[in-house]
Amino acid sequence: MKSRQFIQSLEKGLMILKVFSGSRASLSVTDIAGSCGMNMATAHRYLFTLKELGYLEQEAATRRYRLTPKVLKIGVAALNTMDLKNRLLPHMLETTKTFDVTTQCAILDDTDVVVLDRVRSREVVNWDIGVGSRLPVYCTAMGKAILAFLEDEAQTGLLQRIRFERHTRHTLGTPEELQADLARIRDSGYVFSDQELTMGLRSIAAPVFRNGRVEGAFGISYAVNRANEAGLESALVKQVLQIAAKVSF
Amino acid sequence: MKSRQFIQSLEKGLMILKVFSGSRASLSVTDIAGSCGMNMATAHRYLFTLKELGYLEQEAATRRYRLTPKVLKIGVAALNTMDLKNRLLPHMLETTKTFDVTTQCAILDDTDVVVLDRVRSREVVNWDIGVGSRLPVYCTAMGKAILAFLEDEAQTGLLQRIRFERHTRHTLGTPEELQADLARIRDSGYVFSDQELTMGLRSIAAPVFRNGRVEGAFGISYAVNRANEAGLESALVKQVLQIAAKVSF
DNA sequence: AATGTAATTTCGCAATGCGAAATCATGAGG
DNA sequence: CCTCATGATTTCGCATTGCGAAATTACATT
Repeated sequence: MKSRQFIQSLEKGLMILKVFSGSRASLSVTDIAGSCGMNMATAHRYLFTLKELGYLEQEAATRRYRLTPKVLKIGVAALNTMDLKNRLLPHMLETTKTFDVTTQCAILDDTDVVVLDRVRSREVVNWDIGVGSRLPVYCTAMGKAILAFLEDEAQTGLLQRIRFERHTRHTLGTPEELQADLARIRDSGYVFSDQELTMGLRSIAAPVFRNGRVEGAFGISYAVNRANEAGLESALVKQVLQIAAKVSF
Repeated sequence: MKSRQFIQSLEKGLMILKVFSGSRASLSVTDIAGSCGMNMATAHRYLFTLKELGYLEQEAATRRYRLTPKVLKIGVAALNTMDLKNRLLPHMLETTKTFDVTTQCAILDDTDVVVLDRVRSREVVNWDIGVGSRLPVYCTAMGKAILAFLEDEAQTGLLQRIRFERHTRHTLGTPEELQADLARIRDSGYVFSDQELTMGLRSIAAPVFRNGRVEGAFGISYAVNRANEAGLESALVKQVLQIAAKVSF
C-alpha cells in the first residue's frame, strides 16, 4: 500500500512518457494501454492530457503519438544544473585537442553512468554514444571509477543490483571479479579499461570529488590500435589524473 | 473550462518539474508552492510523489529538492527517436574534420530551435552551447533556415509569437526585417548569418526536408576572423547545401 | 452495405486528491 | 534551557476528479 501522499495520476502520466523512452518512436492508444496495463479509456485520457500540454504530438493520419522536443527541456535542465560538466568542459576540449581522443564526463544513476557531455576526437569511429546516454557501471571506465570510490553502503547495495552481461570477451562477469578490480582501482586512483564494453575501444577514467565525495568521473576513449603510439597511454593516464585532481575539491 | 478528459494532477506534476528547468537547481516546498500557485500541502504531495518515483531527490540537511539524472531518460529518448540526427551525424563529423568548424543539427520547437547534436571544432571558443539547448529562431542560421521553408500557416502563426530581442548589433529587430530575410533565404536555399546571436560568430545553415517538409536544419559555425581564409566561406556554403540535399528526401 | 478494428466520448460511482488546520522538526534568540 | 518562529509534514472530512463499462464514432476491408 502506497502512502496516502502518493499521487497516482502523476505516476501513470510519467509511466506513459517512460514507455516512449523504451519502445519505438510512435505509439497508439492501444499500445500504451497494453504496455502500461491501463484501460484504454484511461490511457487515452493521459495521452490527451500530455498532448494538450505539448509533451506529445499526434500524427493526423495514424492517430499515433510521439514525443515532442518539449520533453527535452526538463531533462536538459537537469544536465545544466550539474556544474561538474561546466568545470570539466574546458579540460575536455583541451585534452581532445592535444591528444585527439574522445573525452567525456559522467555521473552515476543507479547501476548506470549517464554521459553529461563529450567531446569527440577527429577520428570517426563506428561507435557513437550521445549526451544523456546510459552505460552500465561495471564495464565502463567511468563507471568503475565512480563505483570504486563510493561510500561503502551505497557501493554494496549497488553491487547487488548489477546484472552482469557479457558484452565482449573482456567484460567482467561476476561481482567478485568486479570487487577485485575496484580494489586495484582504489590503489591506483584511475581505471584502465580495455574493450570491456566495445571491442576495439579503450578507456581511461578517474573519479572527480566534491567535498570529498565522488561526484562523477572524467574519462577518455580511443581506438585500441593507438596503443602502439609510444608513450601515449602513460601520458593519457597522467592527463586524466591531473585533470580529475584539478576539478576535485 | 478544460475538457472532461484532461487530467489535472498530471499537469501539476509536470508543472513542478518544469519549474526546476527555469529556476535554480534546488527548491524547497515553499518555493514550489509559491511559483506554482499551489497550497503547500499540495506541493508537498507532488514533490513526495516525484521523489518516490525517483525524478527528484531530497537533500537530507536542507530538505530541498533537486532533479535527478532520471529525468534525462525521458528527454533523451526523444532525441534518439529523431533520425534526422542519425542521418546527419556522419556528415557532421566529416565536415568538422575537413574544415575544423563546429557543425550542428537542430529542429524547431515553437519559437526556438533545439540543438539535437553538435560536433565541436578544435578551436576552443568562449561560447559553448550544449545538446538540447534552445536558441531563438529569428537570430540563428538554423532557425531561419527552418522558418523560411515552413508551411505558410505555420510560419505566419509563429512569426507573430516571436518576441524580438536584440542580442548584438546585427540581430534583426522586426517581423518585417525577418520576412525580407526569409524571402532571400528561400531564393538562395541557405542562410548566412553574421553575428546575429553572438558577436564574433558566423554561421551557415540549410534546411533538411523529409517527404518534402522541413524536418530540421544542418548548420556550421566558426569564428568571424576565419572569413579571411580565401575561399573558405564559399566552400562551406557548398558543403552545407550538398549535405542538406543528401540527407533530404 | 456490412463487418471489423481502433479511437474517442459518455456517465454514474467510488476513489482520489484537496485545503484548513494540527503536528512535527529545526534553529535562533533570549 | 526554554520559547518563539519558520518551514515541513501529516491528518481528516468532503468535494472533485478520474475510473471503467459501455456506447459511439471513425475508418479501413471485405
